[in-house]
Amino acid sequence: MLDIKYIRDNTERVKKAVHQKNAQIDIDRLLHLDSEKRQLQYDFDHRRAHQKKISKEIPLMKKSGEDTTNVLNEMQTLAAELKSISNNITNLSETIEQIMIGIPNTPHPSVPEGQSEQDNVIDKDVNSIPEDNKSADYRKHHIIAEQLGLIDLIRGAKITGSGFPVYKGQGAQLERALSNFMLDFHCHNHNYQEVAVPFVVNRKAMTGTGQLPKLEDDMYHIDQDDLFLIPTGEVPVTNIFANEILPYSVLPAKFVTLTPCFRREAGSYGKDTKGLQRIHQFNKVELVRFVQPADSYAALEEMVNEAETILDALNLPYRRTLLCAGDMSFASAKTYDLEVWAPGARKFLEVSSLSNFEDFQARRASIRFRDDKGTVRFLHTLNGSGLATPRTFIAILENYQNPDGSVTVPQVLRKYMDGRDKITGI
RNA sequence: GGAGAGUUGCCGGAGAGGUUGAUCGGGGCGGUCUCGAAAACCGUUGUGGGUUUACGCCCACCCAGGGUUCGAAUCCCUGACUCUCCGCCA
Repeated sequence: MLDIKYIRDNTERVKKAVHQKNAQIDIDRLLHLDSEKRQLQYDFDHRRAHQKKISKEIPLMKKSGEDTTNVLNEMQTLAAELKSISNNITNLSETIEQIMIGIPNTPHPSVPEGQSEQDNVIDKDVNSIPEDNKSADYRKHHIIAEQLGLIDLIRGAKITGSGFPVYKGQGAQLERALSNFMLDFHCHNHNYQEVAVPFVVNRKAMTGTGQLPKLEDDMYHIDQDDLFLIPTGEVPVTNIFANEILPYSVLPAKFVTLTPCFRREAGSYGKDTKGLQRIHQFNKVELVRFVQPADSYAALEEMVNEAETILDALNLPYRRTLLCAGDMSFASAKTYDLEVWAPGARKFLEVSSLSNFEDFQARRASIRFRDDKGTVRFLHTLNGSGLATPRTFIAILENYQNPDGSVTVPQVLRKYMDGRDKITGI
C-alpha cells in the first residue's frame, strides 16, 4: 500500500509506476474520492464535537430542573445526521481502500524501465558456463532422475494431479539434504533465526504481503475456512509482526524458514512441463528481513550475496539479473533474480528472487517500529529465496552427472547424505 | 463436537450509561537527593486522522463489526481469539 499523502504529492510518479506495472487504476478518481472523504470527515468532526459538548450539559440541565425536551429533540436530529454522514464516510473509505490495495508499489529509480523479461538486465555472470558444459551430451534432469529412480511423476499425478512429484530414495534424500544444508547455512553463516510457520494463511495475511487481490487465481484456496495454501514462506513470515510496533532494538530482524510452496500456475499450462521445472508444490528456503528504512537497499545487496553463496557452495554456474519495472511483482520496489545454469535443458532456471518492498508491505500489514528518536514509523521488509529446491535439484543432476549414469554429490551436501559421494540409484 | 470464563494503555489490574483517553500499582523516561548507586519523593509516559507558523485545538480508537441512546469501555447482537472442563482423534 502506498501512503495516500504520497499519492497526493507525487501523483505523476505514481501514475507512471501504475502504468509500468501494467495496472489499471484511476488515480484521479482516487484523489477525488479522498478529498471528498476528508471534507465529510471535517464536517463530521465538527458536528460530533458539538454533540459531545451538549450531551455533557444535559445532565447538568436536568439537575437544575431545566426543561430538556427541546434540546433532546434537536440532539435526536443531530444524531441521525451524524449517522448518515458516518455511513457515507464508511462507504467512501471502503471504496478508497479497495482502490488503494490494487495500486502496485513504485519501482526504485535504479530499476530499469521495460515491459517484460526481455528487458531485464543481466548484471553478473558467475562461474560462467564451462565449454564442455555446453555440450549436447548432457542429459536432462528428468531422464537422469528416472534412470536413477529419484522422482516419480506418474505416481504423484495419480495421488494428486500433474505437478505434484513424489521424490524417492536417494532423490528424497537429496531433496532433504539440500533443504537442510541451506537452512543450516543461513543460520550459521548469515545469522538468521529459523522459524517454522503455518503453511495455511488467512485472507488478511495474503493481502498484507500483496499476493491479494491480484493473484487470487494463482493460489489454492480452502473454501470452507476461507484460507489459502501459501505460495511462499514470505507470507506467513512477513506477517509475523503484522499490527505491531517493534522496539528499536529488535531491528534488523532476520528470519529463515523452510516451507512448501503451493502454486496453481494458472495460465502457464504447457510451459516447462517436463520434470521438476514448474510444479504445483515445492520446498523453498526463504529469507525475510525487517529493517530500518535507511538500511533496506544495503540489506537487499547483502541478501543477494547470501543467496549467491549457496550456489557458490554448490559450485553451480549461475547469473544474476536485475528485473525491469514491468517484470517485477506487484509489491516490489526492486528485485534481483538468480538463475542457475542447467546444461541438460540448456537454459538458465530461476532459483531465487530477492526483493525490497520498502514500506509497501509494512503499510498493508501495519508493521511499524520506534526509531532511535522514539518516533513510530513503518519499517522496510525484504525477502528472497535462498533457494527453491526443485530447480537447484535439477541443476545438481544436470551439472554433476557422470558418463556412467551416476550423479556426484556436491561436497557440501555429503554430510547430509550419510557421507555418500555419488548417487547411483536404488 | 459439548459446557463455562475471559479479551481495557508497555505489563498487572479497576471501571457496570454522563467532563473516563480511561482510578491504581509495576515498568520505562526525566528530575530532586547522593561522591556514585539504592531507597524515597516529584513529574512524565498510547496510536491514527484533521487543523494551526507555533503553543494548541478538534475527532476516532478500551478484541472486531453492527445495534440501543441526546450520550457507551460500560447495555444488546454477531464474529475472532485465549483459557478451563468433558468428549473425540493423533
